Amino acid sequence: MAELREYYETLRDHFGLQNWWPAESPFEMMVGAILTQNTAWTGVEKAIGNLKKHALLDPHSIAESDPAILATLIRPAGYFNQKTKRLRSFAAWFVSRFDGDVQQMKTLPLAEMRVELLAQNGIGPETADSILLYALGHATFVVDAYTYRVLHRHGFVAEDATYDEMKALLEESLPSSEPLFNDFHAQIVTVGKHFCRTRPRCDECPLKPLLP
DNA sequence: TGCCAGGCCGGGT
DNA sequence: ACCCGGCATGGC
Repeated sequence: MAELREYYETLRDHFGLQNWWPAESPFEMMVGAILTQNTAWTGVEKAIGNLKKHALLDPHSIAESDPAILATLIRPAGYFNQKTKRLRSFAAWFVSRFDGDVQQMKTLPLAEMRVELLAQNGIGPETADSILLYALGHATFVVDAYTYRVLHRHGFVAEDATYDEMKALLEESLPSSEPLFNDFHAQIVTVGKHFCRTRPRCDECPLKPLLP
């Protein structure tokens, strides 16, 4: 079986460096991480656009926003009632705990920050790790549905693999490098969107030569 | 037209 | 400690 490093290099050579996350600011990244939960990214883009258009894309504005208005704006991202509550509580926590300042968040060690993030309602393992990696620049690997499909498809993990199991495999198989974890996860999402969805198109996948 | 998308929570076993 | 239903819009 090929090494994970080969998979990464094959993907990077095929798609080029991805330079994620697609956001103009760390706070926009964190909002996007919540909005994209089990939802297509196209809807998230519309929701983010609506927030920008109404000058709501900052922690204080969201924390103090009218829930009914916020819900209307993020409607294209689905689950808008849940996500309205999650965005408002997250923004309020971000303001009260870190004064709405990402630089203050960065002063906490990775492990402590992860525990605090997971304690927030609506922040699970993937959202927490996404924020740690893409908003705060910590070397932590993000596992998602695409990661599972790719790893399982290529025989790296069993069908019942857990989040923590896949995260540990990746972090133990690769040098602990923030730029590497950043781009590798981005590459997995890119290849996943094109070739490794629920209905896969493995014939045209650039990873095909590495199939077991 | 039904199936699916870059999860997470809360209640039940 | 797992398992499962619920959450919702929009694209194909």
